[in-house]
Amino acid sequence: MTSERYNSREAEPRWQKFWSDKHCFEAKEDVSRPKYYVLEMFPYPSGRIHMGHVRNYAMGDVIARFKRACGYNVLHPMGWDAFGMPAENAAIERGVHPKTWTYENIAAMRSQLKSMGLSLDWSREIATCDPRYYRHEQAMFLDFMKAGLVERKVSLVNWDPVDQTVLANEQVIDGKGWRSGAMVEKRELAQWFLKITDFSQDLLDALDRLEKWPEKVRLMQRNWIGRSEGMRFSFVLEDANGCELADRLTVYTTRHDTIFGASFCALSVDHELARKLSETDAGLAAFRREVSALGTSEESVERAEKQGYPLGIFARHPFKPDVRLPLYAANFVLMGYGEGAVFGCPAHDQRDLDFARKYKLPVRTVVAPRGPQANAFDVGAEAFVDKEGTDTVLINSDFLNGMTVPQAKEEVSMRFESAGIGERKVNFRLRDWGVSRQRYWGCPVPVIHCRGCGIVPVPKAELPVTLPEDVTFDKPGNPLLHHPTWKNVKCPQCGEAAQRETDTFDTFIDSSWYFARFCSPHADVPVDENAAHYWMPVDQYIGGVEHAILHLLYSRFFARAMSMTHHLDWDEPFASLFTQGMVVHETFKSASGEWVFPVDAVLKDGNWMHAKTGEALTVGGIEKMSKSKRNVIDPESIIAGYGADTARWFMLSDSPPERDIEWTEAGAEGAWKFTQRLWRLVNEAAVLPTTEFAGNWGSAATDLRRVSHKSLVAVTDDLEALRFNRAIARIYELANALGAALASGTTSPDMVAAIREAADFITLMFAPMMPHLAEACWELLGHAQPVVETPWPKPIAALIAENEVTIAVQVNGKRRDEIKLQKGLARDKVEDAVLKLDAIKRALDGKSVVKFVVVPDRIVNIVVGG
RNA sequence: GCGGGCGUGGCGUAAUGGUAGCCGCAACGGACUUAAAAUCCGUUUUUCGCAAGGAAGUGCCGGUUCGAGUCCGGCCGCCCGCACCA
Repeated sequence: MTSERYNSREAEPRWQKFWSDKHCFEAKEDVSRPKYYVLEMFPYPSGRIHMGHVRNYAMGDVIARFKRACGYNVLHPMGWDAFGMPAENAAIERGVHPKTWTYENIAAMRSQLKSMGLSLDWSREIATCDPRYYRHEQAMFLDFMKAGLVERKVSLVNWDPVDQTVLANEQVIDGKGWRSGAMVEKRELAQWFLKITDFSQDLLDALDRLEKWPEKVRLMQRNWIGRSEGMRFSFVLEDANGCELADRLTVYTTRHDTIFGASFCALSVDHELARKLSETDAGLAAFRREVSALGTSEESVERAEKQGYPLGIFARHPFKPDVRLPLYAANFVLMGYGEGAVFGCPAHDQRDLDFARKYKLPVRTVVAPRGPQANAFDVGAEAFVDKEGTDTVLINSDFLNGMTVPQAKEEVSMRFESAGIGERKVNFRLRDWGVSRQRYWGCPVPVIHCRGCGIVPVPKAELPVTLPEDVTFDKPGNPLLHHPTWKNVKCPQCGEAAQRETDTFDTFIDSSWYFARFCSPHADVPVDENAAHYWMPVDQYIGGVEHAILHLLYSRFFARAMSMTHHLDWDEPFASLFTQGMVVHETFKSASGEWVFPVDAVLKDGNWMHAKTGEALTVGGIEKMSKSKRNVIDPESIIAGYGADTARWFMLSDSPPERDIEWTEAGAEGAWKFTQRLWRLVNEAAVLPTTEFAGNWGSAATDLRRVSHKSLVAVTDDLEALRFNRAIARIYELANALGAALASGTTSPDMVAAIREAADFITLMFAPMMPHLAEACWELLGHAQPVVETPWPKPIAALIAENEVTIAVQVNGKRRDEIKLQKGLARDKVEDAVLKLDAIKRALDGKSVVKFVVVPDRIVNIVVGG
């Protein structure tokens, strides 16, 4: 029997139009139904979708379609993270206006996404560069200001010299700008900050409750927030002659137990005291410049020796006033953490030890492994840093001798507190979020600088503050600053001439609340209360792990800030998070060392060569698809060639979704063949003659039905748990069973009914992955309702239940045979049956049974002696 | 340095502490065909054996258990994140 090939090129646009005309995926609030909000991280409109998008959105679509079939009211929206630097770079390089460039890209990518057949509610589409979106961002910023969540302060900031803008700490990776890759410099600028640190503790604590987040991501956030418990206390300072100075030196430590091991103090070159002294000390000024220039990248940290500059000042030991600790400015002390100053205890901190060895400072061991030799313990080249171990003991430490580390900490804390020179302090690594960017293509900060009134918020009635469109990119720096008129306004308070803030927001603000906006994308408030109450939180969020810290932490903060300002009644925006793996591909290099596109690489006689030049190619590693390595496959060409269903199917098969998946031509080909196979099977099933059937199932038909219903249960469980690769393996199994049943040629009424049922089931089961093919098959099978309106089938319990089970029989843990037995058979009957097996008799020959392990319906293990 | 993850056939992978390798890819053999493609059927962890049937096997070493890919301890290797955070 032959049938026509499935023509995806014809069928896919047809079904897409069908869904769209019926408004199948437009979500409406309906409190009578359970809701399900599935969201994939929205794309930056770079111009074209890539395979990573295909994988991400295919996964989200499977969940959306599956949940919809299961009866949920599903919200599955899409939008554009549309502000950002590439648009400005395009303007600089090609003279296109960022807005034009962005909207053209959006149009192109929207049509590409539509060609994937995603079940998206396009009526909710938003773009963050649309004033109808960012006006609400500006309004919320003003509310955040009122709530005390915004701060403007002059601070040392990370300055990206290439992008000519400030970067948040989170955007500095390895001392380099996350986008430009340029070495970041330190600059002092007045900046806007969002006070994410107000929520440090809560952001940390709530991680424990995010049970449906990957442990890895929670851990990364925990480390990033970086809570530590310690003490802040001050030293009295004196000059070289022993005269007490007016200044005190406040330090932060988590090892106050080691205070008797202190042999110096060190402060950051950016510390106030160091700055002050450098005004009169040229050597110090030079040292400060030198250290600042080095930066804090991994490389420079690794290479840089510990360096210090003696300040000629000494700190008095708090418990031994006659002990003087020399004070240094040092390159290894960070201004951004704690007090920017530390006391050095060389024996119990590696950095301090390196420093002490270099400057010949005393190394005094004060913590030792507990035991008779404790007092003789001495550190060598490596500091003894055991912190909480109870098998350690304090030595050489006056009143602390003999105590454990925790005891000593407690004792020192109490003495400091009663002496009034220090207090317990919890420190966080997390810094406030600097959100000012000196760029054009972003959301304007809605404030005005007035000479008389200072900082004046733009009145809400005047929002949005829109970007001017007549800007030029011929000069470096911020076009808003260069614009001849835009920034000139009247002060809303006093009416005098004033100036707009020309900084724009970090684009991570845009993506920190879009998920909430999707609940009511056309509302004239940022978020409609009822809509958000119904839809939030996002039930399933899917995206790349690269956003584990930045985007996900900012969004968690934003939800809290929005709750505080009554824009949202939910603190945690994403109930469940899934981080999918990357799409990787082989790399090819020519002899001249240039990367070659996979489409140009052809295999000839076992050797790779360039399709056009014939040059020999070497095969490199399998790496993440990237433009620079040219190992990219364009989804558009795949969809045009094989169809969207095939591309989606391949992205979901084989590899577990959290792991990387390698794109291979053979794999894509295999997926395509399977779509054709499904089409053929359904065709064959559909044309079987239907006859009257009284409901008397024969054993062959029942066997097939068992496979159908068991597959259904397995696929349902797998989709529920996002195990797409396993669901697909089960679908292959059912296809094999269906194929065998068709090949058998039986056309008895019961067999035909069983085959029809299997065809129905398999179609509904693969529908979330290959929705177009499913509709085509479903139509062919004679159903009036489309798949999108067909509920997920329900298994029949009797067909899943087994009355016979296959039990493995082991002797001493080694499998010797297996036996089919009635389910739930009594233990002694199992023993009797097992002992009758030939293989078991052989294995037991002449040996005595020591123990008979029977795990009901699973396994038997006979333990024998001698 | 700190933290986390992973290690299973030629490859991608699967396996509530209970028959290791489901499913797919690739390969090989066969059917159909003038031929090819497509399709269908079969074989495919290694090893001994004509076979029946054995033996070994989930990075390495040890432990717990009637039973370990799975749990515990120690190594080795790879990947990821953080990192002069006091």
